[in-house]
Amino acid sequence: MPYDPKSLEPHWQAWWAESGIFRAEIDPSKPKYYVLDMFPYPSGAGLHVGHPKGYIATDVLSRYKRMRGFNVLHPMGWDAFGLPAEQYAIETGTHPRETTQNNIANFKRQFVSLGMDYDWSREIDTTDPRYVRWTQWIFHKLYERDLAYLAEVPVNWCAALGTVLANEEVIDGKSERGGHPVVRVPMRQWMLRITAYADRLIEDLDGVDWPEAIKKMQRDWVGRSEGAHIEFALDGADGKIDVFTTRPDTLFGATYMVLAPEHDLVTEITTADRRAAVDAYVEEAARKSERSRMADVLEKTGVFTGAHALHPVSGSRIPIWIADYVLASYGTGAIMAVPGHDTRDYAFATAKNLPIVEVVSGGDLGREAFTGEGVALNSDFLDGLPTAEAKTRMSEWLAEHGCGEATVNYKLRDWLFSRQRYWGEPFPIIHLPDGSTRLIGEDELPLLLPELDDFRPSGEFEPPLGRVREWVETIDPESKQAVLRDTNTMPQWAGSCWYFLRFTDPDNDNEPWSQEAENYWMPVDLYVGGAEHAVLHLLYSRFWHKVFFDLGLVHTVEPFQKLLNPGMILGYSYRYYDDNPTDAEDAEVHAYPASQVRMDGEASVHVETGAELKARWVQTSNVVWSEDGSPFHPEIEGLPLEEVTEKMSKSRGNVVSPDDVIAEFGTDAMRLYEMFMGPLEKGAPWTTDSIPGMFRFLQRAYRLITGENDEGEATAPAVAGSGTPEQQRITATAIQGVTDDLENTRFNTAISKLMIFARDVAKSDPLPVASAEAFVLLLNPLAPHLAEELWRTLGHTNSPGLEAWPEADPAMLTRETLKLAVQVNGKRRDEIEVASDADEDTLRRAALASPRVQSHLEGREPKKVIVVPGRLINIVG
RNA sequence: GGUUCAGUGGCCGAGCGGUCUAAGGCGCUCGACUCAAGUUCGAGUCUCUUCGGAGGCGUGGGUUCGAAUCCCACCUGAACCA
Repeated sequence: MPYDPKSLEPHWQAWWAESGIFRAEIDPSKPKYYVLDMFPYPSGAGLHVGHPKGYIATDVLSRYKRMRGFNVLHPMGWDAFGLPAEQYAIETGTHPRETTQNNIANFKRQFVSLGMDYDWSREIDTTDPRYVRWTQWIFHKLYERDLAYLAEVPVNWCAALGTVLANEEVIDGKSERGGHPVVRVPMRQWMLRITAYADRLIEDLDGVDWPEAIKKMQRDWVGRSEGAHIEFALDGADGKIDVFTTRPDTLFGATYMVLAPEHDLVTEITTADRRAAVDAYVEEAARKSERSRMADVLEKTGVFTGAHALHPVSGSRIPIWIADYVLASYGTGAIMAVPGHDTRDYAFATAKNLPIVEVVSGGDLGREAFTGEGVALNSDFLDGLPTAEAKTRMSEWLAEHGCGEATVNYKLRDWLFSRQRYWGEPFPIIHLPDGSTRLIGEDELPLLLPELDDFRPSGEFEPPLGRVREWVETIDPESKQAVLRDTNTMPQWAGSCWYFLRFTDPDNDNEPWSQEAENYWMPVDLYVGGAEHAVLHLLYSRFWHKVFFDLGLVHTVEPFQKLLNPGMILGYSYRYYDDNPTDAEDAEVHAYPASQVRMDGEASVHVETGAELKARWVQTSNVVWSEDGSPFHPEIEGLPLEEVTEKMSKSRGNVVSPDDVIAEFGTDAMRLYEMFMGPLEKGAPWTTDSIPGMFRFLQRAYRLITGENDEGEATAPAVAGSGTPEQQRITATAIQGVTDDLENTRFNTAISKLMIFARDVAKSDPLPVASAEAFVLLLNPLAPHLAEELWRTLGHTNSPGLEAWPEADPAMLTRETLKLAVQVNGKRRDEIEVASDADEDTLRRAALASPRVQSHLEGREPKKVIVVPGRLINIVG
């Protein structure tokens, strides 16, 4: 029978499920290895070909580690709360639970068809009441430790999604999901005090094996900066303005102050004649997002409040402005502006004609702000001090005079933790008539969502839960008074903040996880997932994990020891443009190729007419190819398409489903191809062209081991013994190479080495059993279905995945004689064969004896002979 | 604008100071099997050459007995941040 993955793969997938060989149990006699994939949100679209890359990588490694004697935990689950199912519910009335369950079933089917060795007995669904219960229990702990609190804060309100978003979820003034506009409004919200862990979130990164880029992003996000608080008294009024600066040494350069438009003092200090201008400005600023406010460096806007502050040292009057480049939520929401030594202040001062004073030497203030270090000048008692000393001296002075002190500030702000949505964990909280809040009893957990027919938000700023009066209105069992439940739900991040711990003990109904399980399995040894989670999920879950550590619930300070980010697999998409940007139905539409389009800011316009155009994509499968291989539109004749590589998505029409690839070539070929594309961390566009090569290799492997010819007749089965010395050498080299590559997650070169083995091992002599067995074991992590099949062919009755990883015979890795290159003046001229232990003098004489060397020396005496043992001999003459 | 990477045969990618005469795959060429196809099998495949060699790894310099590999500059691209 020829190699037929279609029949062979489902058979072994079923056997894996039945035999339970991937079930993980605590076994103190073995070292453990916990490999984890970032669990997916089960979307309606299913997996595309880009998703499995990381999953395949962990699958290969978990199978490998198991063969190396580790007790492997490799679980999978579902991050199943989330917006898309709820959006779908709003549109169709289908309950999110139903959508979610269907999607999970589809995802699971796809994972099984990919041949994953997950321990499905540990499957987790974050929406499962048995899981929600413990997510809420964790909120209890956070609340008890004063790490969860309600606060009136300016939030990112997204009207289209009907919810507020965390800062991390807002990109360029738009929602990360869907790209909807976001505005800032003050609202009463649940906050988590992640800032209390700011220093530890930075420091503990040192002990963890993560890509430097991710560590850096986390450090930058926390944004620790050392500086000073300085208090400025108001002129002619009570009260003071508190500012934070990293450059207290430049205090004498402060020529004006700026408050954020949302700052509490704004209304109070604004003088009557400035009131109208200030109010108008405040209103305008509310419409802009933080990111755009910070990014608009060139357009510094702001207005004068009419009020003045007093310089803490000199006592001079300083005008107070408001401007949106100062953010209410960063620092104190107010700054002392030092235009001489801060780029943004310089731009603002220039625009508003405010004085610029030089207080640090070294720059040219006529041209630009000088932000570097230097020597203080025009600074009273600081004059002549270098920057570092001036900072310290000023901080001391401020402390002595009671108007400031050295302090540390963070960019990180507390985590906005409530959403005005239905499909999330309800807060286990009741609101008492006196306005206070209290946790519901632990015995009342889980607090489940009420059933709903209509999932729409209940109006502006009102969550859908607010409509379910019989759920919201309840009786406090303690005081017997009428109380209200909280109508917010937790964000999707809640479930993913601790799922890696639940995997260690998923069926525990007495506690979130047992100490025994946590002690044995944690930390995660290898965590694999996309770099896009660098500051969101990874920061949040580290924070929770540290809280668990403080509660004595976990024994390590960090949850994820090693992190790998697989590069994204992209898709080729094909686009053109048309002149109907508003999608008007009755418009007469003209189509244009990319060559007639130019970018005007964010918009695409026609090169000549300047008319606004909109990009349109053609489904990759519908693209028509010309003879020279260029893409054209299927219907509009002669319209060339532009090829772009982008993330795979429905809207781009460039999605490739693993289901289709598997149907055509089988899972093993697909797995091999994804691992062969290049280094795991590197992204690359998906091309189907190379998969037949993988299929060919698998066929070759199949024929090699079964001894079948093309007709499926067994003609050359493996022979007993370990074969010729050459075959032993080929086998040992393969074992050595593949092992080394897998240890370093170099799957592409490991596959290459297997190919070399399959090509060479039985070239001139029949395949020996020892080589055949070693090869099947090496193949097992990468192409497990075929390996199972071939292992049985070799007469075994169990799984190769349960066998010990083969060892290379060290004697076979060294040779008795070596071929050394002989160079003359650095150019390779000849090759000599010598004993591998020959001494330098022998090598030198052998090299000089070569006639080819002599002819290249043309009678000259060698000036120098360089002998590199085991490598070459270079004769300089 | 900043930070961090990276540029290798027609293409994807190995290589990270010396057996480089650039792994492996794709593609292409030629053979085999076949009535024919080919998710088949085998061989070949950087360029020039007076067949001795010579030149090639983004471009130009440098270090070295020796550079795809190290250093400098430039050019180009990518990712993340602003």
